[in-house]
Amino acid sequence: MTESTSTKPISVWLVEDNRHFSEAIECIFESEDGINLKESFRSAEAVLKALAKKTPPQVIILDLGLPGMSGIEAIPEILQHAPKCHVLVLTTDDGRSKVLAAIANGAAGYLLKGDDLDAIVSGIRDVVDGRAAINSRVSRMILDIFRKIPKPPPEAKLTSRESEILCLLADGKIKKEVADQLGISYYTVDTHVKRIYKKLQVNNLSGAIARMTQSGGE
Amino acid sequence: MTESTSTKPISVWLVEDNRHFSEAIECIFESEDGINLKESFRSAEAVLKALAKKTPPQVIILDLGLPGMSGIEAIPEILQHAPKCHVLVLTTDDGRSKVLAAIANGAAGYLLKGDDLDAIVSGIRDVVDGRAAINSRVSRMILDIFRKIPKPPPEAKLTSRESEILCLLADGKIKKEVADQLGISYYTVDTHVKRIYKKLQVNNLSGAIARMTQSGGE
DNA sequence: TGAGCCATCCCGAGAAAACGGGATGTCGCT
DNA sequence: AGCGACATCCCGTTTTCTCGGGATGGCTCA
Repeated sequence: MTESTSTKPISVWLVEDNRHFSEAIECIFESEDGINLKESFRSAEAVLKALAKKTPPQVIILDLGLPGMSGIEAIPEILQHAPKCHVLVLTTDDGRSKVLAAIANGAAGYLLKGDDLDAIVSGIRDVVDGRAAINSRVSRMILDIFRKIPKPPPEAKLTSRESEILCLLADGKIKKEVADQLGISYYTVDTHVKRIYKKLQVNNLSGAIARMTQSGGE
Repeated sequence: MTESTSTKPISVWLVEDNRHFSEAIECIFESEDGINLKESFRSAEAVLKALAKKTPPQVIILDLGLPGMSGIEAIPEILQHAPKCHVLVLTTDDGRSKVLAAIANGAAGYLLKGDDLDAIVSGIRDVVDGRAAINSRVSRMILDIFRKIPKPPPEAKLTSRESEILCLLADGKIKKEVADQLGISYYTVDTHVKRIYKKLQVNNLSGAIARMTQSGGE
C-alpha cells in the first residue's frame, strides 16, 4: 500500500495558465523525488498539440479555468490521445457541475488549489496506482449527489417477470413483440403491464419507464 | 481549512467486534489530543441501545462485518436516533455493493482497515467538518460507477421545446394534457413528438423516454 | 386445505398514439 | 430575397394501449 515511495519517478505534465501557481507547483515538484515534472503548459490547446508529438506522461495535472478550450473539454481529448494517462484535475472551482462533468469526462482525480501540497503529491501517486484522488469536500458533494439518485425506491417491488417485461417495453418494443419474444400471449403481457401500472401508480407506459429508469435502473 | 487541530476534542464511539483491532484503535486514539474515544461496542445492537440513553457522539466509527445486525443496516438506525452524528465506516470489505449500500444509507465516510492510522484520524476530522472521508481505492470505484450512469450521450440534440415536451410526457402525461399545459394544439405536440422519434431513432414514447432518461437525464 | 401470490390466457370498447401527409409563420443568417 | 431551422396547426387511417371485467393452474405457507 506504500510501495510507490521509492520506485521510479512518475512523469507529470502540468496545465495551468496562472503563472504564480504553476511556478509554485514546479518548485514543489523539484524537491520531490518521486515526481518528475517534464512539461508545463498554459492552455489545453498546447497540451493537446504536445500529446500528438511526444510520448504522454503518466499524469497530467489539469486546471479547469483555462483560456480558450476549457479543461473540462480537454479531458476527453487527452484521454483519446493517451488512454493510459491519468488526468488529475487541480482547480479552484468546486462547483457541482464542474465536478460532475470532469468525472464524467474521465478525470481520475479532482483536487482543489487550496489543498495541502502533500495532498497533491500523494494524489499523483494515488491516480497512477489506480486509485482516485478526490478532495474531501468534493467527495462529500459526490456522496450527497449519489444519495439522491437512488432515492425514491419506496415500495415498487416488481416481479422478475414484470421487470423483464418492462425492460423490453423500455427498449421501444410493443406488447405484441414482447409477447412473441417471451413466447407468451399478448394478453398475458397486457395483464402484467396492468399490474405494473398499479404497483408503480402510473397509468401509461411512459410513466412506468420513467419511474423504472430513475429508480431501479439497475 | 486546518482549523480543527487545536479545537475541543471530537467525541467518538467505536463499533468493532474484532478485539485486536478495536484495542489497536483505542490505543492510537488515546495518544491523539483531538480525539476523545468515549465508548467502544462489539455489535450494532449494543450501540443502538446506548444511543437511546446517552447523548450521541460526533462520530461513530463503524465496522460492517458485525455479528447480528450488520453495520449497513445499523447506519440508518443510528442516523435516525442521532441525525447530527457522522457515521464513519471502517471495514475490510471494499466490495461495490457494500460501499454503495453504506453511502446510500448515509455513511459520511468509508475507510479501510488497511489505511494508515493517520488517515483514520484525519478522516474523523473530515467528517465532523462536513467533508467526506473516503479511501482512495473506494473513491475510484465510486467514480467508475458514476461514469457509467450518464454514459451514452451520443448525438441526440433535441430542441428545448422538444425536450420540454418529452419531459412532460415522461411524467406520464398524455399528449392532450401536454398541449393544454403548454397552451398549444394537440397537433403541435404530435408533430413535435414525431420529430423527436426521428431524432432519437425510436418509434414510440417508451423508447424515447428510455433514451432520454439514460442519456440527458439532467 | 384454503389463502395469497404469481403467471398465464381471454374479451371488448374506447382512448390514445403512430404515421404520413400538407400547411403557415417567424427568425436569423447570407 | 431566400434558405433552413423551428414552432405552430390540421386531417384521416391504422395501430397500439388502457382498462374493465373473468378465468385457470401452480406454488408456498400456515
